[in-house]
Parts: sequence; structure tokens; C-alpha cells
Amino acid sequence: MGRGKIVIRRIDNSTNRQVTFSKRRNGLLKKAKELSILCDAEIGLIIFSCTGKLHDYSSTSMKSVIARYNKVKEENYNLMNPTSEVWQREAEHLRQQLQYLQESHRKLLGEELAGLNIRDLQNLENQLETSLKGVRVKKEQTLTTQINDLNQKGNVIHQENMELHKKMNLVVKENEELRKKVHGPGGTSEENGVPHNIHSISDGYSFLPINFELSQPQKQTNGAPKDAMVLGLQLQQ
Amino acid sequence: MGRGKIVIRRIDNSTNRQVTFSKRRNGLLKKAKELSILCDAEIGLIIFSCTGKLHDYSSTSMKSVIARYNKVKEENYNLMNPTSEVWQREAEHLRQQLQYLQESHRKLLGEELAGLNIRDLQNLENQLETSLKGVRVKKEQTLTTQINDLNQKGNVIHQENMELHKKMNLVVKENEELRKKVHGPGGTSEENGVPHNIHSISDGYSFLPINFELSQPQKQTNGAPKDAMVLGLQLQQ
DNA sequence: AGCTATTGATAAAG
DNA sequence: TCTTTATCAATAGCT
Repeated sequence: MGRGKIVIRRIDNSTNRQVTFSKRRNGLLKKAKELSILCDAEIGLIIFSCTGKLHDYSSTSMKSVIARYNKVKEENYNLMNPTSEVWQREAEHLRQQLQYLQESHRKLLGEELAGLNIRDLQNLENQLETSLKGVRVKKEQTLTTQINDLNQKGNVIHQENMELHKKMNLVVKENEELRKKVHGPGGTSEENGVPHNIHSISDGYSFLPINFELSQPQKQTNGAPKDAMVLGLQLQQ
Repeated sequence: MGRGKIVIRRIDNSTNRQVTFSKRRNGLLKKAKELSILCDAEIGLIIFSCTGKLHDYSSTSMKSVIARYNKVKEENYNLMNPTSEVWQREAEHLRQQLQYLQESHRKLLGEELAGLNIRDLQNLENQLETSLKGVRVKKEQTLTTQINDLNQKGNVIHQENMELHKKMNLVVKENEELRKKVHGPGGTSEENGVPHNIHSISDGYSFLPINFELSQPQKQTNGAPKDAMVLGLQLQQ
């Protein structure tokens, strides 16, 4: 696979050999990875270049792969001490459990359904429906809790708002009284057909009460939940 | 490099996975050999299929490769002769994997949802919906396949039935002819006002054609599918 | 287990 | 070593 066909024989030219090693080593490592992923295989690959440099890949860990290899080959098996044997059995047991659980898990995820008959599929469907229902109930609960929390907080804030509003009105009235006392005795232009209108006055307080009125939640029993719902969802982002 | 591009992800269909494993494993082994020859490299390759079967290649000997690997990794040959400690670690690793998977599994089953926030729950719900959809699609496919199979079988049987019916009528007619030849020449009571009626004769063939008529499916294009549907469902119980 | 259309890997060259 | 490109090899999807 290249500009020309080659025979599989040691490459004499050392530069060429080095280049080819580099390319094919990468290709081999890539293919080993792909195989382990595609086919769920446990793979260990050890490569020593002719200069002695080590390159390796393992899908899990080289230790695990070599240990498993040794076990299958039953080499050195007899030399192991009893404790090792116990652990080995334990590991094998766990490996089986894991495999079973993984299979079951994949079926639950709807990934590996080949070989299931109608009854299995029906059971799986029922299971998933039950799970889905449970998750939805939990979600609703969580949302409701959040909404209630937000409503309470909203109410507190609204109360504060009302208090501030009242105080503000008091301050504004006080302000008007003071203004009358200051301007009234002199007989200003405000008395000549021009009505007393606080909007025409350029101090900072005059328009605040109106803004407060507009920003108030309307009656808190209807408006608050809807707002809280929106808030609740946004808080989760 | 095939009829279509594929993403590197675990192959769900187990048959397909097995076929691909077989092909790619051979490819990988071949490439490992080529690399070792072309570039004078020392290579060890260990492959466990997901069913646990071992396939391996080493340019020299696996012992030598692993020994050299361990030397480089400075792990003092521990892996050649796995000790209690190594297996213990392996078991611990597996145990952790198992625990994680179990937890995930329980969540999927909607059993352990405490501590999940809205986003987690939404993801879980989406996952379950996707799974459910997949399972339902698979179920429909399975049912459709079964129904089609049964329809075909039903048609074949119906054809056989028709053939048998025709043959039976021929036999009955032949029988009548024979009966005439046997009774006719003697001038029996049948010629004296009593009409020739095959129902009045007590041999086994006389009523069979009528029963066949009654038991026939009506025209095969309408009757068969409905029957097949019922059969298909019953077969699975 | 074979057969091809395609994609992927890579030999050679820059 | 890295990139490019022309070729050959591997293999995905089918039968």
C-alpha cells in the first residue's frame, strides 16, 4: 500500500527502515486501539525497535493483560503462593460479574438487543417505562421543591419591597410638605394656573414610587409561581 | 476501509462484532509480523476477545518480550509471576469498576435518584426515552419478521391443502366410478327410484370432500395474515 | 466463508 | 520529521 509493492523482508537501508518503522508502528498501535474499542477486546501490544526503544499500548493495563495471559497459558501457575490464588479467583469472579452487568447495562441502554425474543423485549420495555416514570416523578418533586423555595424567597422580597414602598411614600410626602414650607410663603408661579405636579420637579424621588408600583408582582398568589418556574429552570443551567 | 466509513465505537450487534473481530484480529497479527520482519523489531501482541479467547503473536517468545518489557519498566519481573499484591490490585480495580457500573445501573432502573439535580434527571429521562424507543423498534421488527415468516408458512400449507383437496376429489370420483361398475351390472335397488347419493353410503371417503371445503381458508390473500398474526403471538408464550 | 466497492495505510518523493 | 500523492491493502456490508 504505497507507491509500489514491497516484499516482506528486512529493510536493508537503515534510514528507510527507521522511517517505515515509525509509520507502521503508528499504524499498528492505531489498529490495536480500534480493535479493542470496536470489538470490546482486551489488548496488549509491546514493540521494541531495533534500536531497543520501547513502544506499547494496552486497552486496560499491561499488568492486567500480562497477568491474564499468564493465567490462560497456565505458566508459572503452580509457583504462585496460595494467597495469590485466592486473589486470582476473586479477580476472575469480579470479572465475570462485571461482564454480566455490562451486558445487562447495554441492553437497558437499548444498545445490544440482538438475540432477544419478544418476551425479553417486552420485559425490557416495561422495565424502562417503570424507570422512566420513577425518574419523572423525581424530577417533578425536585422542580416543585425548587419552585416552593423560590416562592418563599419571592414573598420575602416582595414584603421588603412593600415596606420600602411605604417608607418611600412617607419620605416623598415629607418632601412635599417641606417644599411647600419653603416655596409657599413667597407666592411662586406654581399658584398661577400651573397645577402642582411632582413630575415636573427634577429631584430624584419624584418618579420612584411610580416605578415601584409597576415592578410589583400582581397579588403574589398567581404571578409568583410562573415567575419562579422560569427562574428555577434558569438556575439549573 | 470498506463499503462504508465507520466510527470507532463498540459494535453493538454481536454477530457483526464477532466477524469484525475475526477480520481485524487477523489484520493486526499480520501487520505485527510484517513490522517485526521489515524493521527487525521485537514484538509481542496479546489479544483477548470479548468472549475471553486468547490470540497472541510474538516475534521471538512472549516470555522474552514480557521479560524485556518488565526490565524496561523496572518492575522486577513481578508480572512474570503475578504475586498476591498484583492480583489484589487487579481485584480492587475490578471492584471499583463494578461499583461504578452498579450505581449507574441503579440510576437507569430509577432506583437511586437521590442527589441528582434537574439536569442529571433530564439527561437520564432522555436516555431512557431513547432506550425505550430502541427497544420498541426492535420489538416491532421482531414481530414483523415473525408475522412474515408465518404468512409464508401459512401460504405453503394452504397450497398443500389445495393440492390434497384436488387429489381427494379425484379419488372420490374414481371411487364413484368404481362403485357404479360394481353395483351397476347387477341392477341393484339404486336404480328403482332411489337417487344415487354418496352420503348414504357408509364408506370412509364419502364425506371427506365436504369437510375439506369447510376447513379451507377463504381465498388465502385475506385469511392467512390474520391467522398468522395470532399464531405468531401464541408461539412466543 | 467469499465478493467488491470503498476507505485506509503507506512507499516514495519533496 | 512532516506533508503530499499515487498506489496497494484492509475491510464493511452483503450474500
